[in-house]
Amino acid sequence: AGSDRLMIGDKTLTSSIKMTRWEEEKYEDGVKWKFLEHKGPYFPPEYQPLPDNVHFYYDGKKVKLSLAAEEVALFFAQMLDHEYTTKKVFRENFFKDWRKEMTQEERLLIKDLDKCDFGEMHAMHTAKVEARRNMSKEEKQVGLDEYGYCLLDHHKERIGNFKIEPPGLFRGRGEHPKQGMLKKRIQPEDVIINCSKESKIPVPPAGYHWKEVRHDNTVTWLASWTENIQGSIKYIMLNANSKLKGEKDWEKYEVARKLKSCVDGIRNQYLLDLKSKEMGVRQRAVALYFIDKLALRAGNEKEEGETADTVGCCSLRVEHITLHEQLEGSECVVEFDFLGKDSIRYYNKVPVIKKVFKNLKLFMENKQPGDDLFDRLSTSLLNKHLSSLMPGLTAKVFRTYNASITLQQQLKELTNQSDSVAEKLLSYNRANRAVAILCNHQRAPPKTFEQSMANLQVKIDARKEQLSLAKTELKQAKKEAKAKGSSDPKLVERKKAAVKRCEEQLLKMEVQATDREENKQIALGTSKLNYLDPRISVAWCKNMEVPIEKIYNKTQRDKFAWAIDMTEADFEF
DNA sequence: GCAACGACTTAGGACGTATAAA
DNA sequence: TTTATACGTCCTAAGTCGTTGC
Repeated sequence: AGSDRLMIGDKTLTSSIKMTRWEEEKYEDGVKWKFLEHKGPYFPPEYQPLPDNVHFYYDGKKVKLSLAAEEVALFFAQMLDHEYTTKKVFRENFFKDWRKEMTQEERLLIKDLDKCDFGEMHAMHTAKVEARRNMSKEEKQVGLDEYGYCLLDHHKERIGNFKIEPPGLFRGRGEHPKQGMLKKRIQPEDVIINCSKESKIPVPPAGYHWKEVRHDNTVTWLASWTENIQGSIKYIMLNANSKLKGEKDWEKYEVARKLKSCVDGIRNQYLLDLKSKEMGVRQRAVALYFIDKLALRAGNEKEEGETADTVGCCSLRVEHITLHEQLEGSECVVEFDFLGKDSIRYYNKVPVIKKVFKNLKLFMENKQPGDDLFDRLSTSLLNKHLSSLMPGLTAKVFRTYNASITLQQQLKELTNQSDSVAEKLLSYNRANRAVAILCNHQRAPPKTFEQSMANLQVKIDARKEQLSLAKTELKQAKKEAKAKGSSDPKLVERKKAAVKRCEEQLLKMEVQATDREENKQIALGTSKLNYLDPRISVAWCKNMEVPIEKIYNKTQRDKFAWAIDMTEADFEF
């Protein structure tokens, strides 16, 4: 890798992660940095009151709202295009929180959301979006130069999220009980700053103070605040291309590789545990079987009513599985149907071994649909067990391990040295896709999907026709050349080339169509970014003579710089 | 022993921009 | 050059898992 240097003041700094940085000093245990300096977070602009020509109406009458109530009303007006503003829970939560921001007088007047007319406010917002669209790229990336970077142990590092989250209405995923609630504006008084004692301390916006300035080098965040919807802490942290994140990523994959070396033993163990006298041990074994075979998430318990009703392995309920002694020609089939992280549906019919099937029947005996399937098991119990089998082993390591090993196997199976680059890339995508399916990484099919597939098919048909025409012309040219010698000696050559070009283009389009169809509801990005050891991909590129740019874009190459730097063609996960 | 907390990774969608096709 | 589609970035919610504090 070429050296990438930056001048800050009179100091030369090495930017982002480079191999040289991986050989630098080791810190004491738990220490993440020795020097950290930054400017503090960027705050979104304050609320600007409505212009005089924009009004809010209640029950047909013009009403001038107080500033606080007006700001919240505008949040709702901005979202009017979205379907969720019609949802009961959303509207009720919003209205309740909105009324909290109103004056006594307003509360007395405004009692029914259905009588509110946000039309002018909505139109104003639409115009603002349009105006913003016309701004230049530079105008839009407000604050990046000033707030987007920090200095960490002599390296200038990009900050991942340097902006304080703006206020608005909370929209969780799925059927979230808190959707529509007011997400409050964060003030400097809410924000804790973390930096070096000896660094320049960030200056709060004029007239404000920080909640606290601390100097904790055992954590990686630069600033934090508590969010009012769930009461959880939000952080300002470094970009994925930073040394801190890169090292952690590398560690993650090293743990997964360690699992590779002992996974056989662990599998034998949980297969034995299926027969244990202790119910808790059996449940643990079945859960582990699912986590290993199906790449399920651990499934921590969640506070009821605080979040959407979603589950992972340990929190599965009886209602989420159906047992079939026989199904579609297989025996002992478990049918899974539940909502996982982000309320993404997991639906799968899986043949399992007899012992697992028997145990599941046992676990479900005398239970209601809403009861826990694994009533003697929790994620902390499971992880305690796992860490006793291998240091650093937790449930999520199985996901990483199975994802990466699957990619490696699939690449080996699907690609040939002699394939064209396009074919190799299709194979890579297919291997990637196998992982995404395993991990259940879904996406909503693109809105224009059906149309765009049809368009592509039309083009393919047209090209086919063109090809047959080109072939006819070639034949004709050959015939003529034979019959009367050649008036144009190059004609046959040219026609040949035309046929070849046509065939290539057709192949390319057909490959594209296949790829797109197979990818309709599958998101490849998540596994690529979080589960696949990048060294597998780098080594594959080297072996297959595929440029790394074909599989990783600039951001991804930055994030995986460590892998690109260190990986040889013979790397094995 | 366990609930709550804190820090961190993982996640899909919205939106904006680049690129290819027409 | 215009338009459709693909690609890339940003955003922040929603998980995991170790630690803390009672």
